[in-house]
Amino acid sequence: MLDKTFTPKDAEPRLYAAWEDSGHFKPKDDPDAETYSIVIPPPNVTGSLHIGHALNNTLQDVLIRYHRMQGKAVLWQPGTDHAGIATQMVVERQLAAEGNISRRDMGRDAFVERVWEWKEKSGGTILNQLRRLGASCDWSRERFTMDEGLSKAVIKVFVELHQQGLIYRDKRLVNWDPHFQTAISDLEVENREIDGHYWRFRYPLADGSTYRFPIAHDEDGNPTEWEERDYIVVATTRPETMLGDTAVAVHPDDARYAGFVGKSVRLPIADVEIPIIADEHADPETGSGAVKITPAHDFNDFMVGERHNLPRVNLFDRQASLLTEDDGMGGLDRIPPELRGMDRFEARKTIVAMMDDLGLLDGIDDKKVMQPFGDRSGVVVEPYMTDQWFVKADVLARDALAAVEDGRTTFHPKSWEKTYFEWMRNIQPWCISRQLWWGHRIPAWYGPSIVLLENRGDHHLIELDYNEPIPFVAQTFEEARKVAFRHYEKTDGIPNVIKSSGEHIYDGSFDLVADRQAAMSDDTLEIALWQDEDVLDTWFSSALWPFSTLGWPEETEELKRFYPTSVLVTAFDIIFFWVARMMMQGLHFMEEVPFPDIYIHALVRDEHGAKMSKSKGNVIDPLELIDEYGADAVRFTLAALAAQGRDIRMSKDRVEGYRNFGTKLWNAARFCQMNDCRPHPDFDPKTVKATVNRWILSEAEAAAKAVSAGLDTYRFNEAAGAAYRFVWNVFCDWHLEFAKPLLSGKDEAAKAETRATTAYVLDIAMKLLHPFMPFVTEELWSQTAGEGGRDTQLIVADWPRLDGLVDAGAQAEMNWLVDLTTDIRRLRSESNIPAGAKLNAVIVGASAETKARLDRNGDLLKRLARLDAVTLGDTIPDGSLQTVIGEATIALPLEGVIDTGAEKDRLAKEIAKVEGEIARLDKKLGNERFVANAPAEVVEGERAKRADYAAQKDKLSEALARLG
RNA sequence: GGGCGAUUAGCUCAGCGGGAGAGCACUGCCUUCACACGGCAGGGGUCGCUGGUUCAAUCCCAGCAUCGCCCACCA
Repeated sequence: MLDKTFTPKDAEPRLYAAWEDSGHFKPKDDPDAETYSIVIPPPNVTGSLHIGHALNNTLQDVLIRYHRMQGKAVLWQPGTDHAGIATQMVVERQLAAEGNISRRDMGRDAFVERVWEWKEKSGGTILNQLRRLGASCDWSRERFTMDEGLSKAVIKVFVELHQQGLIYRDKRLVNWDPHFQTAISDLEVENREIDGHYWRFRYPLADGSTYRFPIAHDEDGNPTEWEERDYIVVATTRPETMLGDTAVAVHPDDARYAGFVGKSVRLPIADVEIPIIADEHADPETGSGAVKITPAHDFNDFMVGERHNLPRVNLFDRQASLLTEDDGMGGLDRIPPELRGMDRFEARKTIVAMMDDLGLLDGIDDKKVMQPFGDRSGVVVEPYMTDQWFVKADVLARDALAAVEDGRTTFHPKSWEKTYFEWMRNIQPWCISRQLWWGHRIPAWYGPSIVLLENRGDHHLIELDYNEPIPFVAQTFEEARKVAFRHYEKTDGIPNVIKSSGEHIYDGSFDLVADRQAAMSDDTLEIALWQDEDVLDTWFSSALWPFSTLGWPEETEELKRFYPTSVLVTAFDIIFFWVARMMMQGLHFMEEVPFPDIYIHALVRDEHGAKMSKSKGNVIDPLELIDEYGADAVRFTLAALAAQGRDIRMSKDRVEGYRNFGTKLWNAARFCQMNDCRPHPDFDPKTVKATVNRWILSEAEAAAKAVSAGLDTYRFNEAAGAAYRFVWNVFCDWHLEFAKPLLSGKDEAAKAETRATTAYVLDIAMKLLHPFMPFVTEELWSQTAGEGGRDTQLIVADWPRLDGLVDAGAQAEMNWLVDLTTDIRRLRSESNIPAGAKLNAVIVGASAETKARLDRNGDLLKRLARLDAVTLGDTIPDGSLQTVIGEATIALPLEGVIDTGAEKDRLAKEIAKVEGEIARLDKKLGNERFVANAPAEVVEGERAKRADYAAQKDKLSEALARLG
């Protein structure tokens, strides 16, 4: 005998272990089976399960379990992401907390080793938490983005893209995170509006000349007042960069400055002359119309600088403090000695004060400004000149764009395609190098460039220039060495060279060594080859996930079977980071989209609709919910709320409600058990005779089809809702009640049929719910087994594919009985008849069909509506409660018991309601254009409704009249 | 500045051209032999506002208002 309730805490670990032991998480071996695969969006190895993961993985598990039950070979590929910055951060913090030496003191190798240790020890947390949720991943295939195999894929992809000219190295402005001292991509920058200022500076004209500048205008914009100026006013939100200005730009059409283009201003403090140039970037409407140009510290200015060939003067070191050493870009000379080494924000204050002292501060305006922050570090990001590796994302985007345009891949809901298109069409070069230690080290080795100093005919005087190194990209050092050899051999003068600083002549022999300190020995010219210090953006490896996890570049069996995957399930916040990049890499390297469907689900938000985050402290912990209500309840809640295109606001009440639903199912099974409803191996649903049984089979078929349809179209909420309504509102509320008299009756044949049917339908209910509530259903499955036990665990049981069980006659009859029962109960309740009181019912004006139905279901009606007797009559007894079902009037004689006044009120209210409906329909049917234009069946339907209401009204009026 | 979405019962949300729905909360009755994590019955909404299309609009279109999100180089 089942307990009264299910105990998730005890059952979940046991059931999960049983599934895993049975091997059902692995794709089945049948080579003929249709395949179905999903790669998990790999959580950060540092992560712990938050509610967003819970939603994401619940939906995936629902799909996986659904398709597994359909007999497919199903692979849910799990794994984690190495999460460069995040992980490095965690370990560094740990080092600091333990009072250990810092990353830099440890050195690269020791630090990386330390991170691996951490990963082995603590990296599996989130995957274990997924197990608690019930995720049926194939854990034997667990992957990590820095696994040997995946790393091989990453390196191969980098090298091939480089060979194809799609990866290149460039010195340009990048988003620089001064905290982590690394470049980050555009996507990792979070723009936030803050209260800032515009500082207006006066840059004196270099030649000391003056001009009249309009300072007031009339309504038409014509100047009315002027002042004499010997300076140009520029504004900035970042005064600390002014020392790097290399021009002042004005608009070519700006009359106010027309005479100044080509002249110069003297840049204060730095004390250098910089030109006034004409460029459309300057907006005459904004500020003074003149704008300072700082090519090394501003993205716009960088472009202006390119157009006008302006020098790029960098001011900052890697921590965004003013330079203390010469970087070869001329910035140091512009920085007064007392400012060198000063932090950027300190420098800002100091420079403003200095300008003020010089009488060159024109004013300060308060203004809201958008400021870029590093999404991980939270510090202000600086545009910074560095050498970095970039992907030509625009080229790769073409195919990825086309694949969605032509429908090879479809977003669900489709509206996200617009977002995808928008970004893909405006895609920028992707900066993929990171100045970190934890990640895939870039497979590029540098050698010095050769500077030919002198051609001496049979030999040359050269110099090795280590400041302008040449990158050699290859999968291994040995490969890079070969490439480098070819390069240097081709370079004029490598054979027969003279070392620049010496007089030794080398006779064509040189060697390449992996040592940056390499130089020359007496008989061999040694050229150093050293590997790039940087690692790749974490998303570079994530982009390969759908094929790298399946073994690529090896042509594995899994790759053949499971690529392309069936669907990607993810939240919209990583469409750009991840989805778009998987599309690009998948198409480029596999020449096939990584997935035909992309299901974008909502973000789980807090009660105010804000994104949940640790820093806001508004996080709902799914593990706590699981502890309290069980995994099934949490899963069902998430699925039921996963309507397309909306945010989900989690509430505990909801979880509790669905926990109760699990209990309801549990007790229905308990009832079946108590009544010997056991699955019968020979049961054929097509042969059942009792109306009740034919009816519940009809309903079961409809429910199974609704659940399947919902899951086939990623409408998880509809699928969950259909299952919920079927189990609670149909099977429990009505079928079990209908079945009770049969189960306790004397007709053994009917009893046996009802037992078998009820058990059969309970099995269907468990199957339909299994993808959503795997634990409680699996537990019940094992505990409700018939004589022969179960052939399989529920996890691999056949998904219900019911057909041909719909019986319209049975449905009509049982719906009639439901209506009749409900109506009588309502009469009782509204007239305050004690629940225990048994009444008689007299049916007046019954048709032959109604009589037959009463004949068949009279006992059932008596039980459900708590009646003593149901009889047919010609007249309505005095003092009856009355209601109308179809053509018949139901009377509950209560002479002397009922409150006539109250009953009159009740009837009058009901009549008014019916009259309202009739009036509405009359208006509609009286409209000629409705009758003429609406489809015939709609018009017919409305007419029929009106007739029903009219008949009902007549009977109710009659009843009222009889009360006097 | 551009784009997307939301506005439906007290709360959280479904529905989306032809009679307004769910969960929770609320009211009344019921410890009826599966279930009080329950049963039965009920109350509660002019579906943000204004126009338009249509025989018919909560649903389609336009505008407005409010809220939210994403993207963007305005100094």
